Amino acid sequence: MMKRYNPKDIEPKWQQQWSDSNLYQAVDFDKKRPKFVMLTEFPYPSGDGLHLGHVREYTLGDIIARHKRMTGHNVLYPMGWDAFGLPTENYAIKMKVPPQQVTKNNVANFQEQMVSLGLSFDWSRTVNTTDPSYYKWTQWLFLQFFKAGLAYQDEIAINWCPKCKTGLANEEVVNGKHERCDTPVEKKTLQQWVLKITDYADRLIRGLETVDYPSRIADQQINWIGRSKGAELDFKVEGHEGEYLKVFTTRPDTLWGVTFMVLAPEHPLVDIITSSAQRIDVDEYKKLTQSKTEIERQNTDREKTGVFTGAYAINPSSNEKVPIWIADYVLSGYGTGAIMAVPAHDERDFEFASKFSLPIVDVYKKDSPADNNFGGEGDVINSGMYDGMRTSDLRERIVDDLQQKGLAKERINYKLRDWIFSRQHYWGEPIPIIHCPDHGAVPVPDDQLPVVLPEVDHYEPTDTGESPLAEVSEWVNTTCPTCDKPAKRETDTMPNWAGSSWYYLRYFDANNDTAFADMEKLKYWGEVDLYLGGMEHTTLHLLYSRFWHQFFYNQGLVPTPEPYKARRGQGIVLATDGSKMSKSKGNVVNPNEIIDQGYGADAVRMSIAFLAPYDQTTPWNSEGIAGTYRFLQRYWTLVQEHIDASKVNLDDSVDQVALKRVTHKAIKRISEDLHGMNFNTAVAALMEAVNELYKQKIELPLGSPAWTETIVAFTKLLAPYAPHIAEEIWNQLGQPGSIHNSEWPVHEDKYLAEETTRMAVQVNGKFREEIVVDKSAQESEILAQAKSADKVQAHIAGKSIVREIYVPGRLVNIVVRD
RNA sequence: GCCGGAGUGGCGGAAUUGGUAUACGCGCACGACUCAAAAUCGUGUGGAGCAAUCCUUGAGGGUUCGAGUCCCUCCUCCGGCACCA
Repeated sequence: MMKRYNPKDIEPKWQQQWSDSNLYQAVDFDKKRPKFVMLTEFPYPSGDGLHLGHVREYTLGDIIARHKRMTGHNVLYPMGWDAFGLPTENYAIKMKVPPQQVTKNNVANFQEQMVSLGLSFDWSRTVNTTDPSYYKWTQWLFLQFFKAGLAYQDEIAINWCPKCKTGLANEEVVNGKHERCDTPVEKKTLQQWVLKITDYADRLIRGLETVDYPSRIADQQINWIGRSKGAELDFKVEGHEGEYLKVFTTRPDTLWGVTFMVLAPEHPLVDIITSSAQRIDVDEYKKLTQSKTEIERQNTDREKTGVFTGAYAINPSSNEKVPIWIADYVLSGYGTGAIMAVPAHDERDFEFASKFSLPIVDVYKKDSPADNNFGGEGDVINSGMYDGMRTSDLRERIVDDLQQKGLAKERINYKLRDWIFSRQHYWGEPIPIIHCPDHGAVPVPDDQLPVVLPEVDHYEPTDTGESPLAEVSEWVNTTCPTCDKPAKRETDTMPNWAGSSWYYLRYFDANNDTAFADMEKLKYWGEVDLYLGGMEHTTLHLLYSRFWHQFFYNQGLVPTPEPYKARRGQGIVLATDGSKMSKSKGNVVNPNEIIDQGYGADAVRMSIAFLAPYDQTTPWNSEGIAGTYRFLQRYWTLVQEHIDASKVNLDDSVDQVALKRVTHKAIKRISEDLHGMNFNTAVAALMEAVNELYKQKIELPLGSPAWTETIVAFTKLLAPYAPHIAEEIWNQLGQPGSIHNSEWPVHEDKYLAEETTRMAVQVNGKFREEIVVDKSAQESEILAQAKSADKVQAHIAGKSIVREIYVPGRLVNIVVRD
């Protein structure tokens, strides 16, 4: 009696078996096999459980990991928990449970869901960023930045989320709103810990040339870093001896076109140079600027505003006197916070000059006068001795000339800002610093790490800009490690990007308590061979962790200059109607519900692989799951029929060429698709092959050893996608061990050859008929055969043949004329 | 505005990189099995036409024996950045 395909009978059984036998554990220092580190981003274990985005990422990673194991690699495919963060904290506040407990529950739930999907993670290497034995090393690594001068404190105006009551990094602000809660951010001046990522700006760009990232990811990072090459020019301020107004410009060649200067309202020189007559206006404008939100300030449609300071600057080249204004279209955080305004050749300056009736002087004739865009190159005019030069030549010349007078230097500017690292929240790693009245900020000595997050009664953020830890006086009050006098602990915590900036390194040596990881293990595993993750992390986690890693490399802490050899970003899974899945819309698809409906994990895995190319955003097809389930069932049925037949039919005298051809064709296609990460077409190829096998069984009865051979090979091809059914069939066929440790099949060209080929025949490039030609046929024979085909005859009769094109194995094109 | 990516049946998507457009799957229709339904199996399925045939890869032009694929001019959608001097 044939057994029906029921995933519930086989999936939990094999999951248990794999776990009991530690099937997926990676081996440190394995010299026999090449190593392969396969990484998918570790999740934030939310209370909602896994969503389809996770399933896509981890399943596709799992398919690669399983395939790599079968091709003889020592595969490290780990998983962990990025568990610090606001949602847990908010839940803890609401439900009055410790976040530690919430995290524990959520982690257990996530892990259970992952196991039920048949993901082959090596659970012996799990990391949890909230575990003191893990964040001990996050703190230790932070102190390396501090000791190297790359972590510093500064009183600066930062992005502040009034809802979450915390400071934010630039990367966390999207369109003027906090990316997590969509609240418009405000500016707030606070004493902050800052990491000097700008020191690595160039290095972060250059490093991209040494790694395999898709251009959309590399370009986005380059864009974000925003390198621009120009010059810093010094303008004297009239009546203020010794004060220089420094500006950054990419177009020093337009210097003679400067008709006014603009400072950001926050610029420190403003108070010094403002004339008494203008002081009231200036102060009022500064106040007005402060009251605006980031969204208001970023709105480029807004009319330009500004006020005159009453002061004048001297153009270092023309010695002309120009008025100094302040305006909020000049940003205090970029360049020097001041610009030279060239209204003739800059759109913003033009708008400003037009509004306030300031002069506009052209300093070059544009190459294409019809083109009224600002920018571009041309022949210089109105620039004294420089007239007649090309703008592109003057650009360097004028800087050289001024440099001799000490009034200019070449300068590179970046849009990238230093990384605001302080968070005024409870649920994060305490920053391991002690503030001593005599010694300032003193690092907590290594032997006192970790600085454990103290247990508190309430986790609510405060309005004061201080974290709730500030109220835990027995924790805050300590002694200075240097002088033993009373001192206070730093009460800010780290952002949730801290733990995730180095977690992959911990997988190489997850349980080490004397170092963040052993150097020999770091050297063995090296870098991450392939890292899958979301596109939304491109200028957040991915950039941050490259920065950390590059710093570690400079410090001799890691053996490789870059963390990730190759990166791929997967597309978002949308709801069936093409909208974004969200809890508020109630259109979130829960993967475990699909499994529980009876389709099973294998069908879910195949369905998600089949959906679309991995990097493409695509809607979830809730009915598509039936297709992959049907496919698995169809294959299962074929195998069961074969097993039943093999008990009576062992006749193997029949011709097997066709069977071998189907098998080897599938091996070739599916192996190639896996290398190219074309999971969707690989699944299509599996389906096509099974359709073929169904045709073959009519000619060649099931039950023979040739069929066993075919099914063994084909089941291996299926194993990365549908690991449970593959293991079950493997077992039923009496094969030794686990299929997931078996050897991936290799195709042989000799089985692919066919005696005949189909060729298309075109007339004037238009398809007319397909002919079947003998493999050994010569060009002349094929052309003759093509011309004699009925449909072809109908189109060439009575016309003269001008040309005959013959593409071996593909087509014939007859070009005719009336 | 700048930087990426994409437009192919009713739907998700294929197309050996310039060579038979619509593979594979979903859906739909018809048939078989069934008292019936589901499941399963089989057949069909881009559009127009009885047919021969014609049309069809966002629009228009070009190169070519031949274009979904290459070039030019547009349009639309998605992602990122955005008063960055």
